[in-house]
Amino acid sequence: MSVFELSDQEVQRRESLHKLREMGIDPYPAALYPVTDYATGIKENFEEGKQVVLAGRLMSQRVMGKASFAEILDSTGRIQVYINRDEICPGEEKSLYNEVFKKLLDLGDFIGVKGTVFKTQVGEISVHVKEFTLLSKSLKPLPLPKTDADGKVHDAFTDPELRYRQRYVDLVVNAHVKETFIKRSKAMNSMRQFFNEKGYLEVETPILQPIPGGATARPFMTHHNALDIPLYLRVANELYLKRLIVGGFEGVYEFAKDFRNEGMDRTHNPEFTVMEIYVAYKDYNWMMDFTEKMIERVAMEVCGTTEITVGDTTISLKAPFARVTMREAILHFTGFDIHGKSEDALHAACKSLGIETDPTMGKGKLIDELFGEKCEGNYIQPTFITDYPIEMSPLCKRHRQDPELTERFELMINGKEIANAYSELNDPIDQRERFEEQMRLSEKGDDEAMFIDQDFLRSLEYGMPPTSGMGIGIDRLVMLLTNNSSIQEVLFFPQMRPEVKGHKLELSDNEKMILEMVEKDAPIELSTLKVRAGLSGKQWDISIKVLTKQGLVKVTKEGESVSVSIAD
RNA sequence: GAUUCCGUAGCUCAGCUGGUAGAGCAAUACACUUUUAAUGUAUGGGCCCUGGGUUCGAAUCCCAGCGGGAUCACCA
Repeated sequence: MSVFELSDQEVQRRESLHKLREMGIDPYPAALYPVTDYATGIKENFEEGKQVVLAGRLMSQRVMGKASFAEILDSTGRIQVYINRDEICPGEEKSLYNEVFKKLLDLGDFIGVKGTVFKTQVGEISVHVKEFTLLSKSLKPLPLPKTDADGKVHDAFTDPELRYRQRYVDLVVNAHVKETFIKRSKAMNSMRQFFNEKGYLEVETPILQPIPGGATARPFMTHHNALDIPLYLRVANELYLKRLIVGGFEGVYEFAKDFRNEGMDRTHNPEFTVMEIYVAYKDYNWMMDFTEKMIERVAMEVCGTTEITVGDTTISLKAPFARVTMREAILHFTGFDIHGKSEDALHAACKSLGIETDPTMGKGKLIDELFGEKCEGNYIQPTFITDYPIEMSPLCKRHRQDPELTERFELMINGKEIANAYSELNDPIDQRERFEEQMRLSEKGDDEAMFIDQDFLRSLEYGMPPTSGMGIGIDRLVMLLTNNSSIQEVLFFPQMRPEVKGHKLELSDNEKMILEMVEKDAPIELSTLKVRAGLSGKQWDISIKVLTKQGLVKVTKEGESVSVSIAD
């Protein structure tokens, strides 16, 4: 479909629009509409005869001569309305019903309705309309899924491409999609409340950063014209939140959009949402308690239960969660004990377990591979994996009992990482050394190692209290809570390849050539023209179709002879 | 990036071993004053994703491309 061409139904809707204007009805009125009630509210608190005013989209129309039923969809759901011709049009003039309601309104139009609540003979709560107003005309037909008596949905709007590209349509037509996003908002509000009750402060930190720190990922790069410097979209906000702890806040959190210039799939979108929280004078043990309580509460408030269903499995989000050290986890699933092992020994272990390695991998990366390949997917029920090797955690405090390890945990649910937390490294000298170690790794070829943020180090030198920080992937948490297996389903507007624009309207060379021949010798025998054009069957076919379609030439048949002429 | 499936009416989908496209819903017209996947009758609506090839003839077969899904790989 070209952008320039309108479908049959679109043309008809535009004609209806004109007719409405001719009748003196403004299809896009400016005045507010005094809504008093909503579909769901009316149905939940049925009151026979109650006066109501509501507004929404017209989603179905069942016209039965002088009376009609229709359905209106508002932000809360659908409700049926009943319209009677002689009540809408008490006098001789019946055009408001016969013309406007029956013909000029289309499915998808916004209308407002005043009337009284009643129950039909079949017992459906409906609104008996005394007055209706067109609030906004819809010029494109919506897809119209229907649900039958058995609750089966027909003609569902399911094509993922269309659903993601035109989310507005998806939301109108698929009630469960709306539900997912309401849950998403509830989950974030629930967390916000949990933090605010404890006196922590919601903050905002820069998205445009001169040094993309706090995580190792490829950043999106941009440029600031006035300063003439490169800037990066943040890959994390960790280093800024810690600066705020240095500044004296005791607890800060941010719901942050982060950006990573990497692949896209069902669990990765280039922009995604992370909640990070930092609390002074706490450690990672405290943070585990805090995290499990938070998750339990969010589940209760969003789903009304801590037993959630993900695919075929049931997951219990009731605190407390299991706690397993990384060493135990790897030992359990591979029989290999990483404790005190050299880099060579780890390489050998990976190899014997069928994990590919390369020489740029240090100890941290190798252990990460072992865990990622052999363990991670097994933790379906929520489990804190603790005590990560120091090489893979450059911002995390050294473990109080083992200098090879860090005080870090990741929360695994359904085999995937949901949250990540540390006792934050606040020793500025140690931190500098860790950054330098990262630089060495990066020189070795690991292009994900971090830049050194000198200003962050300076802030630590002023002194940061012992602090624990935690980050949680909001998109993935919402996927869990709403039983969705792809991130696109929990983002309103997931990243998509740009849509290709409509077909060109200019004629091709072949079409121009044929047109010239017709202009010269019209009317001309079709078979003669075909031979003269000298095109392959397919090219001929396409060209003549385009020409007739665009109304440039006309094919007329008289008995046996078919001739082509210029259309008038 | 690899493998694989898909792209046909506004929507959901048929279309066989090649012979100028079908259904339901939606639309248009008429009938119908409590229906609910309303109903009945009639009608209109298609660059069959794009480009090339094979063929007398391609929605159908072949090649290339574009877009999307799924699985895998990559990605803290």
